[in-house]
Amino acid sequence: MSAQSDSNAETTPSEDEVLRRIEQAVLDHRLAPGTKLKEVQLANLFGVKRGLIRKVLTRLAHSSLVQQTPNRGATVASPSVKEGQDLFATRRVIESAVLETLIARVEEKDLEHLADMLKREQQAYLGDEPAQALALSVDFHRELARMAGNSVLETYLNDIIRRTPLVILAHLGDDADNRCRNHEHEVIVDAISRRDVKTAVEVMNQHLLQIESKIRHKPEKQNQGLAALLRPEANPDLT
Amino acid sequence: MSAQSDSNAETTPSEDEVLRRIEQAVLDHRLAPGTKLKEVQLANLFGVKRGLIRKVLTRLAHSSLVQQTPNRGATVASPSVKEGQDLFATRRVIESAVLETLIARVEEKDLEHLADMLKREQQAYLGDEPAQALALSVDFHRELARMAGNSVLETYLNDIIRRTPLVILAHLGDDADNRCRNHEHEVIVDAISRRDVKTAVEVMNQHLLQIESKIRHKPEKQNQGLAALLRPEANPDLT
DNA sequence: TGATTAATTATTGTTAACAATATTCGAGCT
DNA sequence: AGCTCGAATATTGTTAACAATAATTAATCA
Repeated sequence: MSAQSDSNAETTPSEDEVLRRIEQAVLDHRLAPGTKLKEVQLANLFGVKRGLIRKVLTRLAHSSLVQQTPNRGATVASPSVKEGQDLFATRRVIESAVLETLIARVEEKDLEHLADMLKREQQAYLGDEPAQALALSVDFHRELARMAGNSVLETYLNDIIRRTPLVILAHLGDDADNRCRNHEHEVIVDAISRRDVKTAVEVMNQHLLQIESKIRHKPEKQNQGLAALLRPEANPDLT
Repeated sequence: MSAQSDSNAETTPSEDEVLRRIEQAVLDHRLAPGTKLKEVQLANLFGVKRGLIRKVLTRLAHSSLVQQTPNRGATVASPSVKEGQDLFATRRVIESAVLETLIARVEEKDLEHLADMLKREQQAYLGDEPAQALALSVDFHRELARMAGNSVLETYLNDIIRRTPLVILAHLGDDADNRCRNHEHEVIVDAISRRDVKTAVEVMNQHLLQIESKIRHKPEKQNQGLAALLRPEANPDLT
């Protein structure tokens, strides 16, 4: 009955590994908001010591994916509608600033890189690989921030991006279409290549508002026990 | 020789207390950038267990005030000039967004509250209480964010404000005039009361650029041992 | 039954001892 | 001296046992 019983070795996962797996489980909403995350249970599940779980939970709490209450442990966070709105409002601010910064310094090879990303993203859509398409679509936003070259802006945007799926899921029963419209990304890149800040920002804000519009009512949908953590992830790559 | 030898009780400080005192020491640059922060030494200094110090250092690392390297401990952070510039650029973005948000929803009692804050700030300046004036001047910015009502923006601004003094100190040998010009705060409040976003943002950006202009060269100024932590703080309030 | 409280169990929080890793110091050498 | 290597020391990292707290159950009474 131990967690150690697979065909191949199955080395004990690192702290980052555990973090990633719990985070992914939350974002795939295999763990619903409000689910209690008990330390010993998680430790057994992953075959690691409780101390490590403890550190991971603290880190997750810091990125607002879990909520920690003194002496009462951790639960998957249930962001309020207000928090979701604040998050999106801030995202518009940050992404606008990213575009403005980027356009002021963008070079030819950056544009080529963006074009390349767009192409791969589109291929994933057309090739009917939604998981891959979603990942690439998120990467697009991250990449803009990276290219803009402001590390603080980049950190904040990454924080927001990390929190976004939970905010959407928490107010949407199911994960209806979290991904971006590829077309809008194209229009944004076009505006960037023309150094047209105004259009780029406008389209980006439209784009984000369109995503935000999915946040509506409350869920009251509860957990299903956290053995779901052991289920293979969306794309079961055990590389 | 123990740390427990004062006249009155001197209860063992809480985690937050220790955090606050180390942070304050960094910001008062009683601990210079680069200073090694050894766990046992700190634990003895504060009369707490090493585990608590460990948690505190991790928290400080998260707000970029200390740098942690695996197996090699923690040092007071030495932010680069680039990081300082990114921080200020982001701050302009955030504060502008705060003003825009705030002006869209500001009410009469908010304006009264701001007027009141301005008055107290001015009194501190005139009364020749620079420490108090600085604190109030920082509070002004925090308060604008709080009143704007976007918790994400508020969190980010607080993060930036927390990091700002170190960035300035690290590139300025000494802490020359970190505080804001009270006059500019007045102009900003005036613009807010007229719902004049454009002016408010312009003045704020000028205001921030003026502070940023103080960042210049590198320091290479090293620590003096961390017993400085035990020195009473700027304002020795032992309430 | 339903409410209240005590006893039991489960869970989180802390710590002291140990392990692993880095740093320092010095001997021996060229 | 300056260098290399290895032992000794110092420092950080982990863990198992314990303590403190919360949640659950059982017992009692109205």
